[in-house]
Amino acid sequence: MEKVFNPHTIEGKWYELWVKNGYFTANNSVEGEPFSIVIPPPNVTGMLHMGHALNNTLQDIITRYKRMAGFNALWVPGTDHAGIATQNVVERELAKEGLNREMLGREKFVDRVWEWKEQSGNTIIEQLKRLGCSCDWSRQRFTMDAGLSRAVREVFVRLYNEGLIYRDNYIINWCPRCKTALSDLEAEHELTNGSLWHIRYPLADGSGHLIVATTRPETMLGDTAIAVNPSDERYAPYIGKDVILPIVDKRIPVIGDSYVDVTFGTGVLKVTPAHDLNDFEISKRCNLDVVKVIDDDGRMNENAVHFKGMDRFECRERIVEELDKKGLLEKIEPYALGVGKCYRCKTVVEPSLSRQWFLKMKPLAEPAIEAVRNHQVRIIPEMWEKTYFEWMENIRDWCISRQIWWGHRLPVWYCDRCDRTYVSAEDLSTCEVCKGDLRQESDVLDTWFSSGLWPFSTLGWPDDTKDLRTYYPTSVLITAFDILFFWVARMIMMGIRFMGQVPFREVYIHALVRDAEGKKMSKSKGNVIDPLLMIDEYGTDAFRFALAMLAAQGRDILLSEERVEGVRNFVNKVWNASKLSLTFIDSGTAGIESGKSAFLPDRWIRSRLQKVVRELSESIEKYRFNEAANAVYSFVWHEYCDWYLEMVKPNLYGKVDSFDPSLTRSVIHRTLSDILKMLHPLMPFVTEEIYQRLPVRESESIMVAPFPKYTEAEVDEAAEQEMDLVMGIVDVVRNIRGETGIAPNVRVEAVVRADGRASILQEYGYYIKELAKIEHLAFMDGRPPEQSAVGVYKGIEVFVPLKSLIDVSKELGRVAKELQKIEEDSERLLKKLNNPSFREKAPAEVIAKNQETFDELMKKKEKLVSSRELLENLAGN
RNA sequence: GGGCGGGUAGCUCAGUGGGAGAGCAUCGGCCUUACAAGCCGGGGGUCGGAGGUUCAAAACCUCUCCCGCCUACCA
Repeated sequence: MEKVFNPHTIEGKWYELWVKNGYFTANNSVEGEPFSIVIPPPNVTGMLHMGHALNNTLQDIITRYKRMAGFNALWVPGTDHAGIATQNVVERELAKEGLNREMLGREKFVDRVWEWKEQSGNTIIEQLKRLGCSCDWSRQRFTMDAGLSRAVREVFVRLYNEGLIYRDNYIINWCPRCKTALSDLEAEHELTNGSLWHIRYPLADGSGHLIVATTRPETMLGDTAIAVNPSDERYAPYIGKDVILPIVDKRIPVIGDSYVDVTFGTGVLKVTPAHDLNDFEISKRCNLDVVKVIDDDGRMNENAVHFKGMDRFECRERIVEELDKKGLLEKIEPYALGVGKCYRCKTVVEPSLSRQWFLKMKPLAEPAIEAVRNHQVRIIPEMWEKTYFEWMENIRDWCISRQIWWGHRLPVWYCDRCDRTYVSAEDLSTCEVCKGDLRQESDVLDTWFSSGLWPFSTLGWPDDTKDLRTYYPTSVLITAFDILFFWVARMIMMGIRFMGQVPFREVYIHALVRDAEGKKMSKSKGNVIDPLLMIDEYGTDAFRFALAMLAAQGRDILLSEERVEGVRNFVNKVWNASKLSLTFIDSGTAGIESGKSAFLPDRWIRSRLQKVVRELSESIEKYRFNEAANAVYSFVWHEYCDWYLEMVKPNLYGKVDSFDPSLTRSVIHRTLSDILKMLHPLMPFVTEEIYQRLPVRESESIMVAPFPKYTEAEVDEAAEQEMDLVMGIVDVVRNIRGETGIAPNVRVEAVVRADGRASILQEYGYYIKELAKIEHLAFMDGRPPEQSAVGVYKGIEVFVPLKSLIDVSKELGRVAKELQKIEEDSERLLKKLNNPSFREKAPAEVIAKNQETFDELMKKKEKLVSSRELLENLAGN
């Protein structure tokens, strides 16, 4: 085996083997409790970023763990067609060729997108494979597959027939660049510094003017009224009068509406029904005209008088200029407002009246709220429940139609001859009534409409399939919070509506990955860490393990390259520890389990392993990935490597023959195998590589080996306590050596006074000597040797005769420092113990524990004081 | 406007009522044949601030100061 582990030579090899042997493929008729996850489908346009890497690493950890633990595990992979995003990508490609989609026409354009999808759409899938994801690729889905498209139509038709889908004129967010409507969620509000322009609207009777405050002066061209609050004494008398709309030079009424906030601006509101949601609501209440002034491309239209054809933002400036010139601009105030931007292209969206398709959400939301409230769906961490409720309780109808070409075309047909509308899961061509030709709705559905069906559409719905019966509801959904509303909430609603059951039992919401400074990673900031570069540089195992270690609940993950490097070192440690372990084992050492080793380190490591197995399993089950990773990290490095492997060497190298080495070899065999299996979900590749080198294995691949189970019979509290003493004594000697500057290659003398607890230390004296570099280890009960440094562990004293080995003043300093610490600690404890209310009210075991600690400190102090006297004499001589 | 999260060692973070922890960084000593991507040892924190509850608070309550996020139909 190489001295340094090289991940790149092995990763591809094992992944291929796993696929070839079908380990990822779930069998829906096999025994075992089902465990299923559906992947949050990445966009087909996607390139693996840190968010994907974390998300999929966590899913893979839990899937591999469950699979090894005996579950019938299924992880369904797939991709999302990502309507607007994908269309934009292909349009950019066309632009390079001097083309645009209109030039191609709808059909050819869609063909072109499919072509693109076939060529490039698999990039992210290949990247997931490099991450080691154990997805069932035989069940890979795409939101525009025939099957999933059928599910989309079925859902649309049913919702329409139930009256939940309707078509209406309403204010929606319009992206002038993507030229489509967006849902409320797709408009991201960003606090922006703007202005509040105060504009004079002259009264038609010439008796003065009213001042209106607005952040979007260009929309005034579409004003059809101005409104005041009827309870506002300042303005109530004006209600019913007319004002002259400046520039347009048109009479519009002053109306009263209680919506107007008397405290905002001037208390006078301009009403632009076509470009503002509230104004539109007012217009319906008051029966006002609706005048659109901004076109679908963000330019002013024919209603904008001489501004026709001008860009909306330029128009804003020109209008302000013109108003100013006419003396109608009262003042300009700086004002910060939330500006909506398209989540795909960041263009400022225009609220605009438009005829769109909507889905009524309230009836869907109610059972979905209930499901979370009564924990049919458990959201973890729980704090996200509040956010979920907050949004769901105030949910508004969802604009589901998009004016793009790439996506699921609405299954709606119109007869232009007799003006009928048909909604059907099957394609239609002829009007049943007038036999005229039918025209299919040109709009497509919001991408999130199809992803909302993902947990059951991927399993075969609307057919009643074995997969659905076996794996639905899925066990858990693992995702980041940024798509809680976009996706998670909608899946819960749709799952309950169409399956009659929640889509998943648990939702684990993990953090966002940020850079080392805590900033959101983005291309424009240039702080993006490319996961594939991390994999290239440090290996997949190190990268995955690092993500897991950082994945604490409820906090963002700040990833730095150094962190991954540190874990790379751990992977190498595992590699080297395995290399050594493998030299101790052979095909004969596997089966010897009946003869329980009496060798303390053997008993100890097996006992410790049980506890770590339990901790690891519990942590993964609770999605505490950082705790899982940390537990196994410190066990492997600091217990197995630092103590256990060091301690078995003398025995196995034949330096002492007090214990049967074949039993120890057997323990190493089992323990190494268990460690590999424990690590496998976290670092799949290196563990497989080493597993394959075991002389005897339980299975062809570690992937399908049984996960270690907590075994009570191997728990050995006595061994843990005895080992604790041995390690404690070694630590004391090492500490004296380190602190007093004894060179590592110098062997020292040591004397232990253990007050009757010497036997275990005597028994393992040879090992203590090896670990602490002691030449002679003596045990005594009487007077301590003179001229010695002393250390105490749990009341056992260790003397290291100084002779000429050490610097006396240094040692005095060390003792003084330790005494001071004892002084501080014991003082605090004493105060507590002497407190009558503490003695009265604290639980007995807490009092006992404190007392015990105090007694120990006192003992230690006594010993150090005598040691100090000794040293002082020595210094005096 | 409403809501949420965070402020613990130089850095990144664990730690939800009883002796302040980890990784990295740092300092000192070691090429001890599994591993220098390593080994051994050390230093370093009045747990954002104030008050309160309690025998006991980093943790619970109140207030307060910073930082971040989500959400919203105040033009």
